[in-house]
Amino acid sequence: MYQYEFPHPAVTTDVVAFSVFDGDLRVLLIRRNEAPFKSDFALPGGFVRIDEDIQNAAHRVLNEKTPLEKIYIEQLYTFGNPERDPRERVISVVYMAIVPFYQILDIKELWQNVNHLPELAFDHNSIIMLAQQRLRSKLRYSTIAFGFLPQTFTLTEIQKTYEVVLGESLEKRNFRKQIMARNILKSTGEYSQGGAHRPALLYKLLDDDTLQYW
Amino acid sequence: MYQYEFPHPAVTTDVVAFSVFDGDLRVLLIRRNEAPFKSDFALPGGFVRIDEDIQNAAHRVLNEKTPLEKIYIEQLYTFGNPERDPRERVISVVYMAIVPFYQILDIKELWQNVNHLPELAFDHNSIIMLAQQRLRSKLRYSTIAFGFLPQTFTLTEIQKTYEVVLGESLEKRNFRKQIMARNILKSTGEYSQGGAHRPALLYKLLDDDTLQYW
DNA sequence: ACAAAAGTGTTGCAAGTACACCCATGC
DNA sequence: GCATGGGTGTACTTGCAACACTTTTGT
Repeated sequence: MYQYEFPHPAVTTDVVAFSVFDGDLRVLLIRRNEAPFKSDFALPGGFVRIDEDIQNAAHRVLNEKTPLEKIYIEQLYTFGNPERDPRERVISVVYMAIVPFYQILDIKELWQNVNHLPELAFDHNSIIMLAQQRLRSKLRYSTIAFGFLPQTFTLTEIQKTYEVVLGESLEKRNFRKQIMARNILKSTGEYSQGGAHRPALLYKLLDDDTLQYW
Repeated sequence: MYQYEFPHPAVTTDVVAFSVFDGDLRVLLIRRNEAPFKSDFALPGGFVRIDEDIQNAAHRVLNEKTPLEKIYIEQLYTFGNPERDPRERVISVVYMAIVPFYQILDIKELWQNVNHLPELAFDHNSIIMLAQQRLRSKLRYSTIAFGFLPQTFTLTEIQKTYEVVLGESLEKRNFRKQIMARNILKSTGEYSQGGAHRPALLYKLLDDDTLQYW
């Protein structure tokens, strides 16, 4: 055992939890009630316990802020600049989470538009920028965007999600062709209800496992 | 200060150092001289010091094994499964390094072909597989492959490097068209010397900063 | 002169982009 | 019947894939 030969850094996890609702890409922030950066907004985070898997820690930390059942979570990057926390050396393993909008009930006000964030505590602004880049680039080749949607959805809902995340509008016909060509969707045979106009076919992911949940 | 409220995990860094020479993609391994996994091969690694940037730690650890001046290094992933080290909880921030072949002098025997590795200590086999995937996918959109080459090189040398990393042969004309279309090279006007046949034009990267060195 | 690597152009195909119209429903 | 979003087909352009021959040098 070499556990006490020299001091170890603290290991924390911070979570960049994204969701798409009300027409914006949003991120979950909490308000700090301690120094440093007291009363500033920050990413939810916490210590990784000594026998806890890091990803489980990220999931736990997120659940402490808001009860979320099915969310996709993946590791983003590890930040360890010795100056990033003025108190002591903190190494933070940051995760990115994708939260379906229908799970956001009580605490909508904590979800802020990614494109209009205030100054956040620590290096959290740059962390979120990195996460946003990663999210955007994963849209092309992964099914990560479906993590924002319920289990069944219309093609227009997917397109809107892509548009909000990418920050640009997409051609309807080309988008549909591309998404269908990927062979990841199947029709449910059902139609959307309650819309003011023509109902849309509802689709779902071909494999339930296409998205990993934790 | 919350430094001693509870035990912190140990934080280490391991480095997957790649190089391309003698026709293979190779990785730097060391032989462990302590339990566990005594006398097995393993990735070079070591503790992150309490005031040391993680990336600097990775660079230092690598230099302890073999003196390397200009290498490209980037963070790969952080492994923190509580069972991965039988002694105590260890969280390892793993980096990937790209080492030019001309810097490998004395210790060639420690660089092993990635495609014929023995059983390594800890989870190091799977770490290297992940690094190899990342390296391959970065060939498309980055200049990372030039980290294997000297400052000037021929088009055939680049192509050979790509082929070795990807594990497949590439069409000469298409490769050249694509690499030139990326506008990242400029001719030096010089020609390769000493080849048994027609000399080839030497190129270099347009921006010296296209590759970040540390 | 010949062996070996350097170097170059064109054609076919697939994927992406741009664009215009009909359909089903609620009001 | 009209406004609104759902849904489809086609032409153009661009990038990728496949393929054969000429050039320059050392021996």
